[in-house]
Amino acid sequence: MKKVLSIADIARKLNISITSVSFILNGKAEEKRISPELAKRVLKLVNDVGYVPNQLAKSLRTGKTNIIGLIVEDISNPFFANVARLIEENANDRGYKIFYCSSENNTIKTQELIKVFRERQVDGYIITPAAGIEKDIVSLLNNQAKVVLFDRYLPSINTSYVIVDNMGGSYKAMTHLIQQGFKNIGIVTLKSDQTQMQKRLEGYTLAMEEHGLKLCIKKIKFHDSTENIIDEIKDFISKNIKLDAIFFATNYLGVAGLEAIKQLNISITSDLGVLSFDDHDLFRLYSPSISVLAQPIEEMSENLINILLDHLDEEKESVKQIMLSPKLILRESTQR
Amino acid sequence: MKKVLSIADIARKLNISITSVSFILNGKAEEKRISPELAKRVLKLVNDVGYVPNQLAKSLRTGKTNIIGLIVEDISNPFFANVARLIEENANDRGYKIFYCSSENNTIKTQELIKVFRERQVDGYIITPAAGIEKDIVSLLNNQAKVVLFDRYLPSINTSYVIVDNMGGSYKAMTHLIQQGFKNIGIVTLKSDQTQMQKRLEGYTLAMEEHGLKLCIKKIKFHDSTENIIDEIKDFISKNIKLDAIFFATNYLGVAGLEAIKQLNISITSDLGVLSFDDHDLFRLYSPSISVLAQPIEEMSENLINILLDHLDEEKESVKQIMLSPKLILRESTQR
DNA sequence: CTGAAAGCGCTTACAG
DNA sequence: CTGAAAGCGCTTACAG
Repeated sequence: MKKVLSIADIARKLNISITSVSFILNGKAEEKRISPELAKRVLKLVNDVGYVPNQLAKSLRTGKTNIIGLIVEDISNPFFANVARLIEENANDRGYKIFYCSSENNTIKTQELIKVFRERQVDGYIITPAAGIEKDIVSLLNNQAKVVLFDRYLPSINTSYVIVDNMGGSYKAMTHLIQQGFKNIGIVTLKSDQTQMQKRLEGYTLAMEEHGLKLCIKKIKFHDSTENIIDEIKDFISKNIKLDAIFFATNYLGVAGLEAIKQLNISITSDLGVLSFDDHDLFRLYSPSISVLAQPIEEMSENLINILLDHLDEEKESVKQIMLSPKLILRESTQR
Repeated sequence: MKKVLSIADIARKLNISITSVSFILNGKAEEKRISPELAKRVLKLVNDVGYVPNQLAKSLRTGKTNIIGLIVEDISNPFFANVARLIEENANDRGYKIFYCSSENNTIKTQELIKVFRERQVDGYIITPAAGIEKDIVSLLNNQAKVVLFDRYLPSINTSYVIVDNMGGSYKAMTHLIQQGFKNIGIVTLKSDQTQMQKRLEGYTLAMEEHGLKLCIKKIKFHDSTENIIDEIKDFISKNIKLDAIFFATNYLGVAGLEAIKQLNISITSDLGVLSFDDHDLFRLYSPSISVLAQPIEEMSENLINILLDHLDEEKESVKQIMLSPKLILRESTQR
């Protein structure tokens, strides 16, 4: 087993002090007035023997890991996968690595992940909070941890977050459907008290009530299997034969919804208008193409990283709460 | 700023030694014959003050981080996102966390990521190797690092890997197309010397030549924009008017292909059969639904984790190379 | 049954 | 210009 070299080994080989090696490796040679010749010799040896600094030791000593803990609901969901990818890119550019896990929107799992992140001494946290996680977030904040929430927030806690205007977006989308002449518009959403789902429902409700239209709401259990979701949606459509349009409150409900509609042999647009929250390859390419409320993924990711890094830089406790506008993309599925 | 408590603080508060606290925290109270009363008192205090062990210090001391470094090509690609999700789940169940990044199939970026992982002292590596990364993988292996490759491998290096039978799968898919009566079958693939793309092309070529059919090959530049890929495919289809079927060699080429076909107003199946490598929501739900060669994602993930953990356990250098069969899922797009 | 002490690989204040 | 030494928070061999 080839022994891994340490700074001490390098110093010994060159008969100089550990201090000098450390200074040189950290680019402080000039500042510390180490002779350029020595610096060159050290760097050459380091390169030749393939010395790799031990970041654990470094972090233990400096108290900084340059790691950001990212907890998303589900990395296999394209929305979160895309956000994660962009956060990773942005973070890398600024010298941070992402440590990152799926919470499955499960409280216990989120608690465990937060604990793991704390143990690993991450510098900051970006979290899509599961329900019931307030206590743990408060505990983080009490320990001066830097936290930014996204996708949804916790109304009882004054934290930084980046969300979209779920209510305004849904309202705008419903208004569009109504203007297109749809009257019996249903919403398929999740049984969830989380802010993002609540606000989407509120936007729907507000628009419908303003136009004196009847609400038609289907709530799907959160962790249901794809098969069950499809069955539930089929059931919902079958039992509400007057429905002329459906708003799906999140991407995978929309995907399941298209499958349900296909199985029922219903024709989108002529029989049923369709609009979904979140964009997706499927919605763009489906025939007919599906109108969506797309989340501004780039903007979200940039804001998340910027806010978190600002928090890491500053001592003062400034809270930044950003609400971005989702973009209504009109396609064939809502054209009457 | 609330000070973070250490084991020493806990010991001091209870007027006992650091050693005892450490033993108790690590569940060695009984083994070390520490009185249950003391153990209970320690655990209670730890719980009350919210002590969190510093994993950095622990890892530095023990030489074990319980972190696996995972380098995928692109986490926003559903194939990799799904594999990553499953690897994460499996790893978590077995006490490991995943540290994980996208390489964009870029050699330099992969090298940097490997370096970062080394610095962080990850226990093992799961990597989709970019081209030209041989030297770095060899260097890892020389340092006794535990490495498993996936999706593609490096023929010149004897490492463990998990791949699918790209050649056999493509051959089977082509044979199916030919049996359905398609004769002028084109393949849209990437300009790439990597094993996975080469083998898919070989499977296509072999099947076509065995049946005396003419090859029709389009290679797309690897990092091209979606728009360009669509244009290239449109161009390819337009210039080869005799084409009666297309095989897309990877998921995002298939997605772009559907878009190209849609823009050209060509009818899938009647004008053109379509089959793609990798499954995707879009392929399942598209009208007509698209036949695919699906990769066995669960099996891959399980094998990856199992092999890596085996390597971590054992001293001896056993290399495990697994080739799984992709599954041909026949849908409407290839039915004549 | 319990504790003092060395050491993992770094950084950096201090001394010369 | 350079070096010896303390200390980050742990684990564990050794001693009693």
